[in-house]
Amino acid sequence: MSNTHTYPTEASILQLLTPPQRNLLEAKSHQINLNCHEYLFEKGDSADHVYRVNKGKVTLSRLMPNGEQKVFKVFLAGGVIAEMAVFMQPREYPMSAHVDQETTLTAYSYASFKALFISNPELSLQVISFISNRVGQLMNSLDMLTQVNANQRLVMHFADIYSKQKRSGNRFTLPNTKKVLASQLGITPETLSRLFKKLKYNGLITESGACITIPDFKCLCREVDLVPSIFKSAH
Amino acid sequence: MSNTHTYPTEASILQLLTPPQRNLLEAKSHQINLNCHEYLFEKGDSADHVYRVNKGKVTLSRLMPNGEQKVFKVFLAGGVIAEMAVFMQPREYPMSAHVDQETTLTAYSYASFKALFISNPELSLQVISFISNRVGQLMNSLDMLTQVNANQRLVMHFADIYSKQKRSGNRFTLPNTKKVLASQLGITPETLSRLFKKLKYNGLITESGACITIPDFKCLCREVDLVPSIFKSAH
DNA sequence: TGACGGCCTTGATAATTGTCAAGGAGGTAG
DNA sequence: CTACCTCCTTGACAATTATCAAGGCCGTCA
Repeated sequence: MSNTHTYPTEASILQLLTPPQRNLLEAKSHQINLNCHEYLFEKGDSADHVYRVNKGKVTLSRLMPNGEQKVFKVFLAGGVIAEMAVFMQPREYPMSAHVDQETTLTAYSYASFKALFISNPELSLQVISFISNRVGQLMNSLDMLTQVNANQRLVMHFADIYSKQKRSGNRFTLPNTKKVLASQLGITPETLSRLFKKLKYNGLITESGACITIPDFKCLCREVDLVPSIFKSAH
Repeated sequence: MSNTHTYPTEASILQLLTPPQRNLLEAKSHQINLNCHEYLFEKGDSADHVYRVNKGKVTLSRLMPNGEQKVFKVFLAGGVIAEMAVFMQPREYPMSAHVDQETTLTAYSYASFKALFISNPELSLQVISFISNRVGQLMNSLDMLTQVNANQRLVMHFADIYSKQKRSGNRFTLPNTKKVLASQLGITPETLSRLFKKLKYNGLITESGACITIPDFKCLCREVDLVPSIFKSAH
C-alpha cells in the first residue's frame, strides 16, 4: 500500500487562488511532520488550519452511534483537508484525522484565508460557488446512498475513482484497503468481498492486487441496473 | 393537510442580511403566483432566482435511476428555495420544484445577490460560513443514512422535526404525508407503516392524525439503540 | 524461525427491507 | 350518490445485507 506515484487530486479551494494570492498564503504557512499512529486533529478540536498533504496519507474518520470508527475519506499527496471545517460555526473539526505512515503537511491558517477573502470580493464569490457545488455533490451522494443497493454503490464508486485517475485504458487502482472501502460504501467487509466475487465470476471486472480492470463499462452498468448517464455527475 | 399555522423555518441566507441589504434585495424582487400542479422550475433549468414561499407549499423532488420521483424536501411558508443552486456551476437547478396547491412566492435574482456579495466582503464571509455549515449538516445526514437502520432514521427524523417545532410538551406535527416521509427516509411506505405500527404497539409513540406524541424520548432512543447525544447535531 | 495480528475470504444463519397483491378509508368530480 | 383516485395498511413472500464463526494469507517483531 505504498503510494510512490501520485494520484490526481480533487479540486480544492487552493486552486481558486491567483499566483499572487497563493504566494501570500504560502508565505504564512508552516510545515508539519507526523509519525505513524499520530493524530493531526481530533473531533472537537478548534479548527484553525487547513492542511495540504505533501507526502504520506491522512485518514478522516468519525465515531458512529454504534461505537465503530467509520472512515469518511482518505487523503493522499495533494489532498486538501478541512477546507470547509475552518469556516463552520462553531469552528471545530467535525471528525478526527490520523496517519498510519510518516506524513508531511503544509498548514494554512484560517486567518490567512479570511484576510484573502475580505480583500478579494471576487475570490469570495468563487469560493461561494465552489462550496455550493460541494453541497450539490453531497446531495447527489445522499440520494445515491439511500436509493441504490450495495452493488450499484460499488460500481458508482468505481466510476468515481476511475474519473479521478486519468490513467491508460480501463484500469484503475484502489487507493484503500477493502475494509476501508466497505466502510465508505456503508457495508460490511464480508458483503463487499461477496460483491467482488460475483463481479469477478461474471467476468465484469478483473482484479490483480489493488488494480482493477473493467473490460466493458456499459456491460457492468447493465448488470447492476444502472443507467450510464449517472456518471455525468461523477467528477 | 392545510397549513394555516406557520412552522418555524430553517435558517436561510436571507437572515444574514442587514435591514438595508435586505431592502435592496426586496426592491428588486418580484412576486409569483402558482396554481395547483404547476412547476416552479424543472431540473436543468437555468438557476436564475432564489424563491421565498409566502403562502402554500413547494415540493422539491428528483428523478431516480429506477424512474421514481424522490421527494427531497417540502417547503412551507417562510421556506427559502434554491439558495445554493444559484451559485453552482453550471448554474442549473439540480432538481424540480412543483406545487400541489395555490402558492405565492417572492423571487430574488442571482444578480442582486451577486451585487450584494461583491460590495460587502464581510457578508460574503458570513455566507461562506453559512454554506460550510450546510456542508457539515449534509455530511452528518450522509453518515446517518448509511450507518443506521430505518428505525433509527425515523427516530432521528422525529428529533429533527421536533427541534424545528418549538411547541408545547412532547408533541409535534408531521408536515407531510407518510408517503413523502418514507421517500425522505429512503424506505418504502409499507416499511414505514410497519415501523409506526411497532412503535405504537410498544407504547413509544402515540398517533392522532398528523400529530405524534412521544411520552419518553430517552426510552424511545433506547428502544432503537441510539445514544441521545446524537441530537445535539440536530438543528 | 515462530508467534502474533491484521486483512480478506467463505459458509451458515438471521435480521432487515423490498416487492407484490389486496382491501379499507377518505376526498373529489361528475 | 356513485365512481374514481390516492393514501395507508396488512399479509405473504423474496431479496438484500448483517452477524457470527472459522480458516488462509501475509506482514511485522521478537
